[in-house]
Amino acid sequence: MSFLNQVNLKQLEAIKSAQGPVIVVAGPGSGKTRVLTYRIAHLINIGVPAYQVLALTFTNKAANEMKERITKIVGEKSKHLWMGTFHSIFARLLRIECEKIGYGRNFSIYDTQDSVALIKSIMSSLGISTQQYNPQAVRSRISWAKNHLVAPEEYLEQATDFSEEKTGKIFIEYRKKLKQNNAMDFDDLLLKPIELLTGHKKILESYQDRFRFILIDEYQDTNRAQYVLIKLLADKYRNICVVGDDAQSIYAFRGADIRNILDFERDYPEVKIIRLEQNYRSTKTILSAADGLIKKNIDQIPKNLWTENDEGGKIILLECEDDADEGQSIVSSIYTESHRHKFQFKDFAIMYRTNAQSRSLEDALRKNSIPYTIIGGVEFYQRKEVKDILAYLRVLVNPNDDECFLRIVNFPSRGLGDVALQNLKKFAEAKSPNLLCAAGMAGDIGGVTPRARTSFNTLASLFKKYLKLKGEISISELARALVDEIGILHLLKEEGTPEAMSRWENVQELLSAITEFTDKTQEATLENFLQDVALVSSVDKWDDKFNAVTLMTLHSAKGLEFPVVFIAGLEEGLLPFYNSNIDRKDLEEERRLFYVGMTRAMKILFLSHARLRFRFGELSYQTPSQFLDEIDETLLDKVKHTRKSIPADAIGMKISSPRRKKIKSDSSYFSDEMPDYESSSANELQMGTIVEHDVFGRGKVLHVAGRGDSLKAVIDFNSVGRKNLMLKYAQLKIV
DNA sequence: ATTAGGCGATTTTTT
DNA sequence: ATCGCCTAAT
Repeated sequence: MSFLNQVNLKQLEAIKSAQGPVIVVAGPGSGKTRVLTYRIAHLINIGVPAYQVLALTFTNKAANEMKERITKIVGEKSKHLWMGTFHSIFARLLRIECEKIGYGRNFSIYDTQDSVALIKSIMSSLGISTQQYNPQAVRSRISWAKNHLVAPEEYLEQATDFSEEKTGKIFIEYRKKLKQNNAMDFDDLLLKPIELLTGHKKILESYQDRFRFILIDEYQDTNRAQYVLIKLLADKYRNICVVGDDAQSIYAFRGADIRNILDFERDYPEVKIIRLEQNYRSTKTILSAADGLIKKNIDQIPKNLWTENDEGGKIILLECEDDADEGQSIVSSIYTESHRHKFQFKDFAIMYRTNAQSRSLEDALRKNSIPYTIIGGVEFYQRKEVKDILAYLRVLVNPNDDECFLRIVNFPSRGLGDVALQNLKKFAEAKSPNLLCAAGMAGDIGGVTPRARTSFNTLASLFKKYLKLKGEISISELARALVDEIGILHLLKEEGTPEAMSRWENVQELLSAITEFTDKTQEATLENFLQDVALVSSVDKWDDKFNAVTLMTLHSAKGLEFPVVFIAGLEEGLLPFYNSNIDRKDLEEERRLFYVGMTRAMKILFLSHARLRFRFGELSYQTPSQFLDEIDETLLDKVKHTRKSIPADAIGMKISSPRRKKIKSDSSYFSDEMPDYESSSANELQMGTIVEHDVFGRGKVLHVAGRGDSLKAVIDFNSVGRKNLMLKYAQLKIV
């Protein structure tokens, strides 16, 4: 067991305490992933069958990486290990068992957008104004209630004001509709297993016997429902190991509950507590600045973090004029550091509080031809055209899904409006199990125009045809045929605008994604594809092999590390974020969020703030974040940056003392002249060039045509074959 | 009855 | 960028 030589004593203890409950309090960079990986490998090595191990991680990406490492140590024995996020693991379990609680195995999974759409339609049928009551707010209240295991009736009973009462009524209807649509929202993926296990003793026992060893990563971010679920499963054998750090708890807004750590000690009094306090990631400077900051929080478990790493350089604070200037100054620093220390682009990460901040940063990176990737933001699978095509597929899988049906009933336009749909709904309520079925009986619906009648019938027979085809051809063929038949690509091409072309590309990309899934998945069913799509997180999709600067929110940064980290927008109102009064607890969560960001940095940490920034559509004056005052001054170097149109030396850079000389001597520190990085724009594409596409992977250029914005190339991709791409939209990298 | 097009408001963080 | 809401046109 040579791998056990590579850990310190505390880590070893955490790895080897196989029996009984264990809490590992793991500071940032303390080798927590290593502990989890080795712990599982150790379990398997001492003879525990892998199928008896259940490991819950925060992202699927982390799960896959850990699983790979485990397989390297123990080999094929790891095959039947269940490892993944709470949501994907329990979705998998529900696919097997959900019939026992009255759901069909083909149930749909609703994302937040789907839930809001359903809530909107419920509100309008209950005659509740969506102006007066924000459907998003209603959704988050309902979600809060579900995460805290409050049933709709109970919620309604406890309502203290008019608006809560309304929410309660919507909640009751919402639950009913979900069931009727054979659909579950994200919260249901945790609640329904609880319902299943508490209601069926035999099933509970079989899963308790199956999952004898349970591990949970990022335990500080689990909510009440997750806690109850795990308590049920672990109750018999009590071999449960949770790993977390209260200082990194940043998901209270979605129900993460600090009580889970405290109650753990109450529920398992025999618990063994192990602290991992040695940091292997960051420099002494970064660790000590972060540690000093987090000590301002009242709510915390005291820790004694330390590192044997180098002192490292000071933390650099870039003081900027506005958001564009902030971007420019970060880009300049990337340039300087990458030359000074031979960093690659992928060694840099830029983090921020809100997704909206990415725009000005992207502008600066693009202007200087620095390749970048964004984690999160407006996601591919959230794009309207993509969701529309997916909605067709979802109805094929689950014809009871009225919400999805409504999404596409008039897409592409079939001349069906509000009135026709009201009639259809009314008819369906009395005479049909779902809207699709009702559309097939259009002849019997009263008050509908002949045009609408025809449209309903055509749509119904389209689905009839593909429902039959579904069992006969592969899902990639099915999707392609369906997309052809509804003619969406054709329509977009005809439209011809840049927006339409980008939509056209997205539809193509979706088809390619389905093809790729078909090729590399053993059980390539539509059900499985849709489930994957519903449950991938933005971090899961991130390709860390790609040599590019990574942009992401501080929330997405959890669990990651980079040699150089920039945290942008350290301004009051933004970080800490507030729009109205925030209380101490909220402020402390913001502080933890900043702490998470700081502790992602291995070698160099940059912070930045701007004096002026566009917020909510107007230019506003920003004051530096109070958190900056909480960082030990001796660890900080302030660097003023001004508008790039003014040469830096003309106005005199103000740089606080000890580092001044060093920076001044480096004349290129604020240089606006960027070196010629290999441009990511495709102007120099020639036949035979090997390029890389975000989705299609590597390919060879066969032909180039057009000029300017309409420059196109035929590329033979290794994975998906020939594609004709508009270079303006296809982000190609020359390899 | 339905659709297209214009306009304004909206963005905290996410499975 | 997307959504809801308005108006004018069909």
